[in-house]
Amino acid sequence: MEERPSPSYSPSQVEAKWQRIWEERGANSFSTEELRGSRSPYFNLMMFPYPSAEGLHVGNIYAFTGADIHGRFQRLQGHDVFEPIGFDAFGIHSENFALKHGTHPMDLIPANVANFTRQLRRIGGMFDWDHSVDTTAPDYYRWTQWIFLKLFEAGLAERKKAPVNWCTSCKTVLANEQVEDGRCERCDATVEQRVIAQWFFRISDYSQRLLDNLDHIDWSESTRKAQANWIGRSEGARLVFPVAGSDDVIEVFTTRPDTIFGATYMVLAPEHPLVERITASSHREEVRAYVDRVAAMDVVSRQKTAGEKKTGVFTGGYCVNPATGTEIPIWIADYVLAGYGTGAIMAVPGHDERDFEFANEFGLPVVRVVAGPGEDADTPLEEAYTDHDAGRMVNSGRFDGMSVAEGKAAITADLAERGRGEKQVNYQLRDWCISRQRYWGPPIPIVYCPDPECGAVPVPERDLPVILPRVEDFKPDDDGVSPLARVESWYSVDCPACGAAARRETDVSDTFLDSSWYFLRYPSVGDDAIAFDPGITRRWLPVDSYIGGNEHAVLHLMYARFITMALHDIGLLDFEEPFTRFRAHGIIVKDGRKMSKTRGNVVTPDPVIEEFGADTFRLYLMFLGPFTEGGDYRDDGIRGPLGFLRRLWDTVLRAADNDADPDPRLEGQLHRTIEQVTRQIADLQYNTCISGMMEYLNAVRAGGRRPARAEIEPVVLMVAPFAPHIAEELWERLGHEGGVFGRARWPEYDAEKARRRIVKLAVQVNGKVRGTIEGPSEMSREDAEALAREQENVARFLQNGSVRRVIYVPGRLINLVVG
RNA sequence: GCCGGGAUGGCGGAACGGUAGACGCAGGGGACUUAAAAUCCCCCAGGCUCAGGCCUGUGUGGGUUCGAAUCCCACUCCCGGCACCA
Repeated sequence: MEERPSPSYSPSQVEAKWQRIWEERGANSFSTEELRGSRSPYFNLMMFPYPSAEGLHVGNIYAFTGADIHGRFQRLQGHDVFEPIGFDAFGIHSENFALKHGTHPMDLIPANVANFTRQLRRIGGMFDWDHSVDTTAPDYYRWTQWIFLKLFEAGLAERKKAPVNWCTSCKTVLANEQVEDGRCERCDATVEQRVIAQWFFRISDYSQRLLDNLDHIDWSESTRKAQANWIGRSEGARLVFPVAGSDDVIEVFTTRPDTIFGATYMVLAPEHPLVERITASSHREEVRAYVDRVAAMDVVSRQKTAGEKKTGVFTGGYCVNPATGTEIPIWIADYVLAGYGTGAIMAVPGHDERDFEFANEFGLPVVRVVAGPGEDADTPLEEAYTDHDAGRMVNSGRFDGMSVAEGKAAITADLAERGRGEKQVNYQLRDWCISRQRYWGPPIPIVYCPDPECGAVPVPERDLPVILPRVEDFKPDDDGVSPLARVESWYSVDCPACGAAARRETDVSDTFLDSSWYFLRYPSVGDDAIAFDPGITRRWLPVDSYIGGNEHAVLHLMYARFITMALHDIGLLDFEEPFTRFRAHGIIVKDGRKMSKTRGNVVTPDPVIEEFGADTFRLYLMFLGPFTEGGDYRDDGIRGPLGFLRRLWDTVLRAADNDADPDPRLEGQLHRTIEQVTRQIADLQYNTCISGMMEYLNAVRAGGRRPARAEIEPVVLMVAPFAPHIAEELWERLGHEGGVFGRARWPEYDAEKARRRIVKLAVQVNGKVRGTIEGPSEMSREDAEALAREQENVARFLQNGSVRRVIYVPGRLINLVVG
C-alpha cells in the first residue's frame, strides 16, 4: 500500500482551535445548578498564584500542569471535576513593587491579573473561569472581613500587646514565619523587636487538634512532619519554686522533672515580669544594664549570640528548690526565651548542655542526678549527660535507682501532692498575629470607640465590606503607624454601638488570612449574599486533592486548617479538615540551581510555548523527573517530548483508517502500558507514565509497519491529561464526537491480554547472569532448569561443582547454586 | 544540633529484593536531500577480549541473602526546613 505523508502537526493551530471550542462549549465551567446537582463532585485545587508583574514563571506552570493532569485524569474517570484558579493579590510584595515603580497597586494588580489570565488560558488548564477569585476585590475581601468578625465573636480574635518582629526597611511587623535568620524574608534587612497592640487569632488553642488530625489526613509525609515540628508539642511539668523571703513564686516548665535534684540555680528571661521584684537592690544596676542591653539588640545579633558564649547576670535573689529544700540563686540570661513556657527555667547543668555551659561560665555548681551505664553517683561530669533512656537516678533521695521515665512520673506526682507542680504539655505554636501596619490589605473591620463601655467594636456585618480607599501616598513611615492612619476622612466614623465619634482600626490583615479560606469561596463565587453556600459547600468540600509547594507546609496550610477548624466549631462547616489529600510537588531547577534573576538562569515560559506549544511544554515539564521531586530544566531537552507528539500525530493519522485487529504481541504491550500508566498517573508519577507511552509508541512504529487504529487509540486517551489539545484533535480525526473531555473515558486494561505468554528468563549461576532462556510463562521448574543447562556458557560454569540448589522465579529468572 | 529528602553513564532520570542504566537529551556514524530543516536506521558505563564472552561498576565501609541500587548497621557529602523551645 502506498503511504501518503500525513499533514504535519501544528501546535499553535491545534491549541488555538481547542481552546476556542472548550470556551464555546463551557467545557470547564459549572453553572450554579450543576454545582448543586453534581453526582460525582471532585474538587481539584491548586495553590493560587500571586499575580506578579513578571508573569507566570516556570514553577507556577509546573505546579498547575501537574494538578491539571490530575484533574483531567479524574474527569476521564467520570467525575465532575471543579478546577478553579484565582489570584492572591494582596500583600507586601505588590506594595513594594508598586512603591519601586510608582504604579498604584490598584492599577498594577488588574494589569497583572489580565496577563496571568492570558498565560493561564494559554497553557490549557481546565480552569473554571466563572469561579475565579481575586483577593483584592471588595466582593472577596468583604468575606475575609466577615471571617474576622466570626472569629472575633467566637472569642478567637484578641488584641494584645506583644513583642513583634519589626522590619527596619519594610517598616512593618513581620510574622515569625516571615523572618529568616533574623532577617526580613523579603528585603533581607535586620529585624528588631517592638511592642505594639496587635490582633491575634488564637491558633495555639488548637495546637493539639491540629497535631492529632495530622494522623487522619492523606498528606505528603514531609508536610505532615513539618507541621508536627512546627506545633512542637512537648510533655513535661510545670513546677513551682517559692522565692526566698517573699510570697512570690516562680513557675518553670521542664521536660525533665526527674532532674530537679540537680537544679542548682534558676534563670529568668530578661523580659520576665518578676525580674524587678526579685532583684536585690545591691544588684539593681547590673541587672538593669543587662536587661536594657538585651532589649536593644535586634533579632539578628540576638540569634547570633546563640552560638557564642552565654551571658547573664545574678539578681542577688534566691528561691527554694522544692525537692531539696535548699536555696538556689536566681539569674537572668537571654538564653531563656520569654515567649516559651513560663519564661523561666530551673537550670540543671548536669543534664542540659546549655545549663552546663552557663554554669561553667559563671562558676555555678554542677550536680549529677542521672548515672549512665558504667557510671555512679560520683562519676564526674565532663559534659552534660542528656540521655533519656539508659540512665538511672542518683543523688535524688528516695528516687535513686529509678529510670528517667519512672523518675519523671514519681517526682511530678510528689510535687503535685505538695502543691508544687503538675504535669503539663507545651507547644511551640504561637498565636497568629494578623495585624499589618501596611496599606495593601483588607482593613480589619473594627472601630475603636472612646467610650470604654464600647471599646473595640466590630463593624456590623451589613456594613461590610470596609472598603480599602485609594490612597496615593501609601508609603509606610517609620513611626509604625499604618498608612491608613493618615487618612482622616476614612478612619473617622461613628461608633456602631453608641454613635459617638470613633476611629477605625487602621491596620490591615495578613495576606495569609485571604488565602486561608479561598477554597471555600470558589464554588460559591457569584453569590453576593453569603461567603459560602451551605448546600454547595456540603457537596464539594472538603477539597479532594490539593497540590502545591512545600514552602507553604507550615504557614498557609496551617492557617487554612485552623480557619476551617474554627469555622467548624462556630457551626458554619460540617468538616474540620479542609484538604483530604495534599501532595507537595518538587521544584524545577536550571543547571542544578534554583532559578533566580541574579543568577540569570530564569526560563521565560512565553517564548517556549510560542515555539513548541503548550502541549509539548506541559509534557516536557512532567517528563523532567518525578513530580513530587522536581527536575532539572534543560533548554534542548524539550526536543524529546516534541518528537514524541509529532510521531504520535503521524501514527494516529496513518492508523485512522486501518481497522485491522491489533498485532497480538503489541496488544499485550498495550495492555501492560495501560495498566502501568493508570497506576502511575494516580500516584503522580508522571515522568514514568510518559516514558511508558513513548516506549509503546516506539514499538508500534518499529519496522515501519502500518499501525492499526486499535493499537493507538488508547494512547490518545492516555496522553490527553498531559497534552489535552493534540489529544482532542487526534480523537476527532479518529472519528469520535463529543470530545475526549466530553464523552470519552479512560481506557480499561485487560489483565488476560496483558499477560505475557512467552517469557525471557535470566539464567544465573551463583547469582551471576550467564545467559537467557525463552519459554512459556507457565514453564515448570524442571523444564526451565533443563533449558538452562543446555546453554553452553551456563554449562561451563557448572563444571566445577554440583548444583546444590535451584531458585526458580517464574517469569524472572532461574538461579543454579553450585557448591 | 534536630527533622525531612537525596547521592545511579557526559546530562535528566528508570529499575515488586530478581538480566542496573528503561525513556529522553547531548554526542558519534549512516540514509534521504543541491543544501539545510524535518524524518529514519545504527552505536553510546568503564576495562579486557581467542569476538564467544570475561571482569569491574548504583557516594564510603561492613552485614543479611541463592541473589542488594533496593533491606540492616556505621559513616561521608549535597539539598530543603527548624533551631538556646528547657
